[in-house]
Amino acid sequence: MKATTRISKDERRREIIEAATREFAVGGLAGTPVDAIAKRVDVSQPYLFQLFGTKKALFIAAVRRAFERTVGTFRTAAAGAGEDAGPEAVLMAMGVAYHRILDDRELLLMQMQAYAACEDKEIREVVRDEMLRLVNFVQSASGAPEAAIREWLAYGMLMNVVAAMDLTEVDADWARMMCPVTQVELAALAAHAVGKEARTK
Amino acid sequence: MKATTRISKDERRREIIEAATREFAVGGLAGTPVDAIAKRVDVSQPYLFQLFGTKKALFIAAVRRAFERTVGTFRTAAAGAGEDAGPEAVLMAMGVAYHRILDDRELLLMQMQAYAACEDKEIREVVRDEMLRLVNFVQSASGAPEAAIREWLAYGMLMNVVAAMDLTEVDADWARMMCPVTQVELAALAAHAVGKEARTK
DNA sequence: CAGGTAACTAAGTGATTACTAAGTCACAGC
DNA sequence: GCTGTGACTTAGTAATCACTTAGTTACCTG
Repeated sequence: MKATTRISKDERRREIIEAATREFAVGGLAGTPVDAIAKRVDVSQPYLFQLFGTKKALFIAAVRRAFERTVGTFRTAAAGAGEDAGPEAVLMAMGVAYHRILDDRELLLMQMQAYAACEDKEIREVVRDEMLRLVNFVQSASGAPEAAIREWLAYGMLMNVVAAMDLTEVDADWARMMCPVTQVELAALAAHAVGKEARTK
Repeated sequence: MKATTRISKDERRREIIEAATREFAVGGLAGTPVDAIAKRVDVSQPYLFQLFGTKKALFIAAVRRAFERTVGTFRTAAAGAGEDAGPEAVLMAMGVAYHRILDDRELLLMQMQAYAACEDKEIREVVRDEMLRLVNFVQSASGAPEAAIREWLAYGMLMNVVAAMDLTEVDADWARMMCPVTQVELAALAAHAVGKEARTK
């Protein structure tokens, strides 16, 4: 006796993937019971299996979605940087955008869980595939040289770990030191805020 | 009817932690049955519980050991760089040492699993504690400024992800691009190899 | 309003698994 | 050779969980 209204298979699938992301992000593949996801969407658990087949397939769908959303964030950030922005400026804009996701850690944690589950061949191949897409986009959007891209990626991975450890909640020098917000990035953040404020007025 | 010879509690504990690391590194906390670890040491599974109390406690012990071994690697690398080496040289030596662990991915994967399990408060606190130790050591051993340390850490995290995805097995440009071995580091590796060769002759 | 279709569920099932209770067995010291 | 201590095991147990079978119910179409 569920209070849910009936919706199309595809829409329900989307709902479920969203709920799955929330659960998998904190529990990981093995640590999350399918029931928990079903309860979140207020749908019976066998229906999930009807829609996705296996738990792993659902996890993979969530991984793909997380990477897509990440790239989407980068895309809008790159677009916001302007057409004539230099490589560094584009990377910076995307970095700042990524940093802003730290608040809602879901996306970053889901990525960590994806990496952690990579010992499974099928998952590993999906993660590699999505990473390839991500790298390709960042390369073509920024036009930056390999070394710059690599460094940028490295900071991204650092931010994932910072999100996992929830370091923004730690009040200590070493914790603040690890958060990859440079003075320049802070300036960019401020500039963005100012611009937004100006626009809304 | 186990073929094991009896050894002291402490020594058995060490054996178990080592086996646990191997298993947890690929399966994670939730994905690894305690039985698998017990079988590896050829000891009955209840004995693990007698020695560690809970599965999580064993996991935490494995996490601590992994970080200790990592710092140990850095320590010997820093020592090998010489007393009068500059900050950059020390960081470089430690980075190269870390890179060499990529072959036996166990240590790197264990770290990923530790980060992935951070949603558990108890584990999170242990990981933060060990990270603090690591950062402290790197700071005091290298004397490098915060920005340099942060960048160095970022590359370390990138290497963890590279290890998780097993990118050294991928024959593609983007995969090679992501491996944080710069030309300079390669030179250092070569120099090390040459030095070693000279020493053994 | 008949009836088909598509969304969705109730009620299992067997396998796994963290953890326990109650021992047994080897060996050291006397 | 007895006895105590400490390493280690056998044999559970209760709970969880991925996944299935066999439906039922809502809604749309004609």
